Amino acid sequence: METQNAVGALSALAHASRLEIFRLLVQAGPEGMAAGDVARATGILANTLSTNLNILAAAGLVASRREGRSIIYSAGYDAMRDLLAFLMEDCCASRAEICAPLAAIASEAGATEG
Amino acid sequence: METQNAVGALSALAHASRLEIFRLLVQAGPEGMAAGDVARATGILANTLSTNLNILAAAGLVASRREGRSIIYSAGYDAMRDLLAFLMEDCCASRAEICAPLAAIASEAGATEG
DNA sequence: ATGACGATTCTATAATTCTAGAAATATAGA
DNA sequence: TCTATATTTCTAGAATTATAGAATCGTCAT
Repeated sequence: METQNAVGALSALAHASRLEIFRLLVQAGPEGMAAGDVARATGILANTLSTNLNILAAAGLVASRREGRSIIYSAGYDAMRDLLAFLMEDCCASRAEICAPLAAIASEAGATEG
Repeated sequence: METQNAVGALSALAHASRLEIFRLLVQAGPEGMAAGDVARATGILANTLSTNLNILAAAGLVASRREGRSIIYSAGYDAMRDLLAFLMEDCCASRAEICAPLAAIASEAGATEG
């Protein structure tokens, strides 16, 4: 991942509403969630939500598909994994002080299957 | 880590110069680097650099100490580890699709000792 | 076609962030 | 004390981002 992409992804997540949206979509899983449901779950106005979903989409952090009148958003796992890998490897130089304690979370995830 | 702190840390890193500064300080290790050396290494103006170092410091991502005329900055490992842990556990709900592939980086870091 | 619904785009205003010049502060040495 | 060096703080203008009202677009059912 290039620095520019990393900055884009970090900027997209550096916003309370957008972080909340992303977290909600991760919890919703690969099937995702309609924009309206996200709006109801978070209390964000429809137009503001749309703007923020677009910002997340531009960073690859969410994907969308239309289903009838609804537009379904889902979390972009690849982009998030790439961002985390960039932060750990490129940015933190895989320093043990930072990265070693994360092994527990990562391996538990593999074992528990999310 | 609370959401507000995470947003603060993400905002601090969501800037090309600040990301570069942080990376440089990680590479410099716990002993850190004088502000002037960071300025020379990056080509950032002294006053702009000072502003950005303050922003990183407010997020806990760098620490500083005075040594004579110089002020030495070093990377805040704890804050970065907390941010990464927050992103993996709270934000990504430890989903295997995202977190499992990171185990390699994390465990390699532990073995290689940075 | 018409109306309802879900969502986006347009638009304008408010607020924040970025940048850099100028001035100020802190330390060290002559 | 005077000067040079290292860094920060003050300040203001430029640029970007955030928010929300209004209008628009796409889909579905009648």
